[in-house]
Amino acid sequence: MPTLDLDQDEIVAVSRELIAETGLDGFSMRKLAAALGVNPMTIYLRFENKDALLDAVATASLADFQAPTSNGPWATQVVDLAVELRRHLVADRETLRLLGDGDRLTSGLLGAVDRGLALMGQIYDGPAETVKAFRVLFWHVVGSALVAGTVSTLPGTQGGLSEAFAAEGADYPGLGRYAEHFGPVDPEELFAYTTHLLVNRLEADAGSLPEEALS
Amino acid sequence: MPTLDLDQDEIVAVSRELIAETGLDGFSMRKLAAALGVNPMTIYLRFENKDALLDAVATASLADFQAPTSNGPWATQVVDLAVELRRHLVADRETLRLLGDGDRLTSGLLGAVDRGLALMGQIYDGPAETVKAFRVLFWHVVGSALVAGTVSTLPGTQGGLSEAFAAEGADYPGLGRYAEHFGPVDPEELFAYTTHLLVNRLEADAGSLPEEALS
DNA sequence: ACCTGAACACCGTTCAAGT
DNA sequence: ACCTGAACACCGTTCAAGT
Repeated sequence: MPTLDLDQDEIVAVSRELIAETGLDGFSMRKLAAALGVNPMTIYLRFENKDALLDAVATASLADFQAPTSNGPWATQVVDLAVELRRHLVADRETLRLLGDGDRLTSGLLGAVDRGLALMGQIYDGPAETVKAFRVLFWHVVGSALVAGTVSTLPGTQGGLSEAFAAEGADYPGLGRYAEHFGPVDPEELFAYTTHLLVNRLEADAGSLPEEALS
Repeated sequence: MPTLDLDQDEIVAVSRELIAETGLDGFSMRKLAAALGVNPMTIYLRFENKDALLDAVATASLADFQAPTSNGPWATQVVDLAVELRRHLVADRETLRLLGDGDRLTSGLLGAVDRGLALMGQIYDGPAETVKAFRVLFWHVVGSALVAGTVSTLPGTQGGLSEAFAAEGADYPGLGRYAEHFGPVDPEELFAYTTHLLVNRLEADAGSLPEEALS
């Protein structure tokens, strides 16, 4: 591996800057080359293609995450981890869209996975149950982050939904009754609430394993 | 509005076929025009641009959903609705990626929203609590669908993750302990389990409102 | 050994021109 | 009134050519 003026790390760093500025849609190999002051083809000497470069960008973004190690009650520690991980993923929403592979996602977040497993291991005895509980929370966090990254506005934020619901009241009687209560949603608050529900239920389950499955 | 050989509905129908075949990335206005046997520019007489067309595609896909009206225990009806809605969204994962606006998503799924609200209204007294409980479940479903659509493989499906985790055992003691239990995940099963946790917790909450918030 | 320019096969979209 | 061809400003990537 020869010493190079332009190494992979610099290409990734500049790529992340550009993506943060112009979004993933406005990002191109040619613009990246221009920002690097280099011929577009030079990048292909370091990365096989655009996909491989974006892989490296996503990996670098995930590696930035530092799992919080708060003290306090167990449930608070779990919620902290969930909230912080979601915040990190949402902050880098453009690169979150690049994660097309679950293995890459979890292996890129080893610190978070380690911390999450440790917390679940505190209340679950069996390793299978521990991993399952971890997965419930982990994918809940990722799902919520994807919602935040994909769906730019949650219903009601823009206004007008109540009116639309009320107008459909004839066909959908349930809508008319609740239309006026479809006010703005705070995505963070909704996430925190759902997380609390899950954490409380996981905590309760751990105390009384095995519980009868519902279906 | 004159009678036209090529109306919006046909363009949308053919677009959906092409997207189902080649994916969203392989879809272009030029290929669509070729499939329609028409000049690319003719499409622009019906739709302002590609974005407007994709909007119509997403709306049409959502409109296809028929909310199930199963009988049986309350929790089963709720889980049915959640599972069916997720299945519909995942089946059309390419168009799910088009939903960039929460209002469009919910107003495109009025039947599901109506049914969900009706179910939650059965156990919650106040409309605010009913809407909140509905939102917890609705966005949980959308989040899970986005995970399934964005993250093509959940960890372990490909194998190799256990080894990767074990290798990092030195830095992350928790990982080493659970590495061998990171087997394949069935996304549907994980979704069903998480949904059960949420539904059970919502049901319990409804019986004892208001409950003390955790934070 | 390392970098590049020209070229290929695509895009979405504009706009003047055809019938 | 309705449709289209040529053109513009972009893409990712290949490959022969330069130093």
